Amino acid sequence: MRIGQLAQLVGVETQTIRFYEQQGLLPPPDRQDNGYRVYTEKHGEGLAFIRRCRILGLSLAEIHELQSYQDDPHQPCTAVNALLDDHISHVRSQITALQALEKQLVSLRASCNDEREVEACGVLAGISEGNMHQQ
Amino acid sequence: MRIGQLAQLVGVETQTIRFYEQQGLLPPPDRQDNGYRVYTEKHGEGLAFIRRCRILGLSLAEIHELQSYQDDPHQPCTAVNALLDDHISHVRSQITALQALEKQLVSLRASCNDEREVEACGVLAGISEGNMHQQ
DNA sequence: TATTGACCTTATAGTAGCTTTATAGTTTAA
DNA sequence: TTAAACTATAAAGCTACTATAAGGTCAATA
Ligand SMILES: [Zn+2]
Ligand SMILES: [Zn+2]
Ligand SMILES: [Zn+2]
Ligand SMILES: [Zn+2]
Repeated sequence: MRIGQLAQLVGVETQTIRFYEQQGLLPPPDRQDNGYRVYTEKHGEGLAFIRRCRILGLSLAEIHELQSYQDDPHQPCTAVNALLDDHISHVRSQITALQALEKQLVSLRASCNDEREVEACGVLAGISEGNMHQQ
Repeated sequence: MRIGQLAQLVGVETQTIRFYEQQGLLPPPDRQDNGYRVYTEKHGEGLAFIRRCRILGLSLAEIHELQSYQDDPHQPCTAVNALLDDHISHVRSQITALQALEKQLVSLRASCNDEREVEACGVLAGISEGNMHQQ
């Protein structure tokens, strides 16, 4: 299997596959005489794992960490679960921050209608005056 | 006022100020004979405006756009309000995406307790099996 | 006077996770 | 045979800074 086929199979670009290899997330495949990469099913599974982790918002560093746990299958999985817990709390704090931000933006937006000149724009005035409650 | 004083006044690093100048967000100040930048109150206001925009999550491009509106104060402020509306809906879609993600992560986490080996970890299995409902 | 320390200058590289571009070699189909 | 489609490497671009390097300037101190 060449890189293009693998890319199509998993739904990524070929450059992304080379990038993961370069980052040490995907083991370097064998090469043909012409230098073309040759992939196995294992690579496909590894790549799909990476992609699913990315969809879950895990960073490449976190994925790398998960992989290191997989290499040691008889350890307790405490660290895996902890990694996920950390990630969940990270996502939650992002949500909280964005919700606070939304509230601020909405109240800023409410301070203007569409009938004014820029000079008198409530939005611009609101930003310039700086009476912002920064969390 | 030199760059260090301005930085302390507004609460940013000196490099950030030079960066904004380089990006065209802050007008180039006059220089002393020795090359040191000399800032006025106007610069302080401009810099504070940029920082408040950043706190609101606006990108440098969006800030640049706002500045261009400010340069033309007798236009209607429709574009300003529209920019904010766009930004709000952007923030909202981020929140929605993160909430969906959180749900997914929590259910993944629930598929494991801390008493297993990595081999049998419900989290890793859940990712590997790939039965993920992508949004 | 010499030298320390705090400040300023520019230029360059690093961060995350790719994507894009440039340049070139290889395979395959018409 | 030639062109399309594929592969390779290396390097730059993206965002919004942050950090580092190597050096010039200035005031105060020893
Ligand atoms: Zn995380
Ligand atoms: Zn307005
Ligand atoms: Zn925006
Ligand atoms: Zn587990």
